[in-house]
Amino acid sequence: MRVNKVRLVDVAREAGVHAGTASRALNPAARDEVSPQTVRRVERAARKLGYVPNTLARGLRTSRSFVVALVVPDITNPLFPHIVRGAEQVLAEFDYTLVLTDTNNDPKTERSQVAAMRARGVDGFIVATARWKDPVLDELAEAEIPTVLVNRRNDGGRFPYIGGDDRHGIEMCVEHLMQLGHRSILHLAGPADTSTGRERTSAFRQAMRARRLPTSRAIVECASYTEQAGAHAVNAALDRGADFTAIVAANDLLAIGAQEALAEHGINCPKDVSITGYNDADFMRRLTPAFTTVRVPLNRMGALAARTLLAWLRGDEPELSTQILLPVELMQRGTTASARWASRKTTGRDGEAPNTVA
Amino acid sequence: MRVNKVRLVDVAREAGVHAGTASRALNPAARDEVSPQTVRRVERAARKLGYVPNTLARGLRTSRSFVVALVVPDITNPLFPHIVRGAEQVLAEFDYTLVLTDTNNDPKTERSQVAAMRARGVDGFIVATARWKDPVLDELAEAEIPTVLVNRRNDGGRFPYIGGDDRHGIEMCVEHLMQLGHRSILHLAGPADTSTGRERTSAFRQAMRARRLPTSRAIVECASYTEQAGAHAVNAALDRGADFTAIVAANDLLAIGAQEALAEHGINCPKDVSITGYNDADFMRRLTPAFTTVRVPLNRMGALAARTLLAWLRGDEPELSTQILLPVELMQRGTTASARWASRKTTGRDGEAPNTVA
DNA sequence: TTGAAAGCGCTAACAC
DNA sequence: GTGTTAGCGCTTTCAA
Repeated sequence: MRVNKVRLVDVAREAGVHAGTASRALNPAARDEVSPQTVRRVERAARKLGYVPNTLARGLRTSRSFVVALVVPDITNPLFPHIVRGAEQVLAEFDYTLVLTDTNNDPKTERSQVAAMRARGVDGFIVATARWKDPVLDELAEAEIPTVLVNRRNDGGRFPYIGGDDRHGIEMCVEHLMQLGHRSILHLAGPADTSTGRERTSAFRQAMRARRLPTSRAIVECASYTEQAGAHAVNAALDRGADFTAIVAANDLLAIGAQEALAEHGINCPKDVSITGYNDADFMRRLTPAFTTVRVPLNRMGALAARTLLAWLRGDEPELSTQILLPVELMQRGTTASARWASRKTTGRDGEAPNTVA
Repeated sequence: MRVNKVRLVDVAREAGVHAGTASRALNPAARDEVSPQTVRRVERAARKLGYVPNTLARGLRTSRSFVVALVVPDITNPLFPHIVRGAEQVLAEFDYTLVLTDTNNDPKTERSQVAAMRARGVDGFIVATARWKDPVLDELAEAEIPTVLVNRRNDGGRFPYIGGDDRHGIEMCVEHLMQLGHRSILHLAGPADTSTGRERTSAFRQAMRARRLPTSRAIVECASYTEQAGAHAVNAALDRGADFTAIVAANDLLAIGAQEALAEHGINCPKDVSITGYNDADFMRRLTPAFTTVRVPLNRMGALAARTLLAWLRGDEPELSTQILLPVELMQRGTTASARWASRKTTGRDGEAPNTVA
């Protein structure tokens, strides 16, 4: 598409000035180098002709595109639309444009898409796909391209990162379950190649230890953040006769998968086993029973990531290791209930086997 | 960000040829104007220097940006991520970039964002925000900018449109409910400034008439596609003593809102009133009871919209009124059940008031 | 304060 | 086949 028929020269001619002058008159930063009446004449001419500046040409000249790329693993994962939206609103406010890249969870796609965005001359990246070891991020760091991480971070810590306070979130889950009387708590851990998986698992361990609760055999790693993985993990735990009255899942989908797998074994949630999720996806509160889960301020995370990047692009180089953890909130709902089974076992009232859910 | 340090001239120098030659060697469409060994030399040089073409500069020269803008009203509405994803996958496949604009349901934002995208020189638009009377679309048509409508269309019909077969979808709902014995069916209509609202309402009327079911006072318009609007509409219907045993909602959120409003009146779904939704958002099948709703192939709609636009950009001007309606599918689930109340009333077994739900 | 002129990196028409 | 040249629309020195 032809960007526009009317160019700056046309405006200049209409206003009876040189293109350079028109440019200055229209550029807020240079407007004061031009006489007020000239500014007015140029502005009138621009309006009259319906002038729209050609951002490409400007970008070519200034090597700034006013475009920011946002890389997500899967936009249909209910987590990301909120992040995208938060970011987009801030970017639009500052006249930046958002290009969205959905990598479909595929590192190859991610690499090629990031390369394509670089060729496009995007000014910076907001990356929500960080893996723990992430060569793509290493390249971005190498090339010194302004990049901000959101939701997940990578190992090196070479980029600013905006996330939720996972440690606190998980601790609240454990505390909540303990208050309800649970002692045997299973953790459905997220993938070890994501910071969220690692961080939440570590937080779980720490929270359990701090409360003198057992952690051995209390953690099952899930290969991905999907219902299938959650169901699979629970089945594996049951198969090996694991002993739990509650589950802390590393994310909502794992929690749902877990609940469904338990249901297939005739184990009711929350009557027999309590479950907590993580993220508070939109639909979690609508399920029956509604899920107890941790609300993460996704919109604010996206917005803050955008602000951080924008500040960087404006020249405020960030502290090498700005790591912002936004506060999270426990949403108490129907999937957690007091641990009848657990207390039964603890008091040893009867000779029942320790596997409370088999 | 400086797009790249190494330019085409650098590659050309390295390969010992002129920039123009290097350009041809690297351009698939012009490669055969160049001797094979030159092509090889240039390619090697490019690889050696890590050359990445500057898309901006190319775009400035060719007035094609290989960028497509996708305009959505609200990315957190579970409808749109699937459309976005379908479109993005196709666009990426053809080396196009997607810029996403979330208008926040605000026509003003939409207008300014579309203008910004135009200034950016996007090659075309995919618009998912169409209102029935839509000045922004009129401008796009006026400027002859390749634009494809998805999900909703506007009045004029000046653009290709990819949507679901709403008429058939609604008819399936009505038929399904009738099979279950329902005679008094209320329609929660979508906003009249959307084609989906109008189309589904018209389809509802037609389906009811064709079955000789009453349509007077059977339609309540909702101001927006939100739960609140759905609840409000149901309350209004109850207040005026409306007579229904089933509801056909114009979309899932309206259906949920309706169910919640009914529940507050002590009316159970599906025992007392059956409800159908529309779109089959991800979480609809998880609710308790799971919602009977119409599945729309959102991903395919997005993908097809992208393909249609791409074909246009490649020069295949579309038929002025390509209107593609993809087949939809009724997902029968727990929110619809046989009409006990309705039959009770029909048989007049007791003297109960005609308002079956009060 | 304004005009002139150069050039961002690339491609395409034209020449050789 | 390859080099030359002009120019996409804009910004920004440098002069005047």
